[in-house]
Amino acid sequence: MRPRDEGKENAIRKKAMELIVLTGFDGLSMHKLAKLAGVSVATIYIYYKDREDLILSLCKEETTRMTEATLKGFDPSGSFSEGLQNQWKNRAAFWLKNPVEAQFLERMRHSPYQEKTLQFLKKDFIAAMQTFVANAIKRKELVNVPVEVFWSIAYAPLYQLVKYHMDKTSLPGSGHFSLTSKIMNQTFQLVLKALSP
Amino acid sequence: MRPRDEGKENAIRKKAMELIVLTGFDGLSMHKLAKLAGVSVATIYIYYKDREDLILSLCKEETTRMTEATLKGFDPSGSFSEGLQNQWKNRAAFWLKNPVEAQFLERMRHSPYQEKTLQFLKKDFIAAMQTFVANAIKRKELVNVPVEVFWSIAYAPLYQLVKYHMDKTSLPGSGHFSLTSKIMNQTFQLVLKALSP
DNA sequence: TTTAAATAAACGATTGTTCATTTATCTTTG
DNA sequence: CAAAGATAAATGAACAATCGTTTATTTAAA
Repeated sequence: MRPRDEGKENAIRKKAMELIVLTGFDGLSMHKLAKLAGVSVATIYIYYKDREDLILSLCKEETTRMTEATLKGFDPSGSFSEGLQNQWKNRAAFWLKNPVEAQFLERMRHSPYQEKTLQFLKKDFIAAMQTFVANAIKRKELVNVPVEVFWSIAYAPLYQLVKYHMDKTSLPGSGHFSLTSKIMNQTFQLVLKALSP
Repeated sequence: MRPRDEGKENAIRKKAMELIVLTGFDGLSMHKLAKLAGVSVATIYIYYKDREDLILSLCKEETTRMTEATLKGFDPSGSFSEGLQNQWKNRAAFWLKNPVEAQFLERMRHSPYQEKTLQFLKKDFIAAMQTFVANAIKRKELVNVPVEVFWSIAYAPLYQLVKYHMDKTSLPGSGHFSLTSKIMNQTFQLVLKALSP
């Protein structure tokens, strides 16, 4: 039997994410994708049931890659400040190394698929994060607030900074914003101040 | 001459935003929109040059409404904590009163149109915000950081909280999150702590 | 009567998906 | 070791449906 050409599947996935990032879900048509990936339209349907299956499959794999990168060197039972800084560095590094994949995930988070994106988070990732927060509160290294309040302060500023970095113009009036490690550390210290009891 | 039926234009705008929020830009087709708004397809082209013109026109008007609501009772030369709290309350109130319009703007901010959304910010709004920040730094009520760092800490957490509020499930494991004024104040105090010198 | 709003119908292009056919590799046979 | 057969990958062509947009015509108010 003829084996699958992994190069074709990779091309499909790569070009699909590029299309979504560049032109939105609007711009992802199966014919355009096939042409860009250098395959026949029908080939895509060997690998994926339909258009939605393709999109969700991309989301699942990239979410896994993202969360695995996030947990690199992360110790949920370690100190809060070290753990949070580790998270920031890992997430920022993943973004800057994989801009297309990361932007694709952001598009998913702000699309009608948003609900379905959460289900791809692995249980061990969720467990690690819950342990991390619970430990930090118990040790009084972190203010005791609802988990949504914690997440919104702990990570939203980082995501916004990265978004500014990726955009051509971050804010009206200012030019291009470049996210240096100095600026990231500066922001991190402020966030740490907010979250410390 | 026959006058324009404002009811038709309003229906078109309202249903267009609903379609985009509910089904994404993918789901906004001119035929579907016409049927939903109860008009002929060609009628839409009396009011808008093409599909993109419609979308950008919606963005322009809603951005204006949003920023005007944001500036209600806001004094750029007033104290930093009062001004920021005023901003938070105004933005949150606008979101909760206009969920469809606000979600539409969020969709725009995370779409390929993202670049174009900034150009709709009125100059007086930008000026007011710049004055506000400059004053606060001069009076040593606000840490002296790049404007992107300020924005990411000052507003991103609020936007994330509101997003949690609108979503059916905010975080894996927890149920529905409801943004109460108590939780908003709690978060605001932490943000204020981060931004105070 | 004049004028622009509003419409139904139609345009070619593109949409997501399927199907009959060909191609390339592995296995079996001689 | 080579030829034939088996099997799924890969394809080009085609499908009806829908896409954004235009045109010729009708409608309603000034």
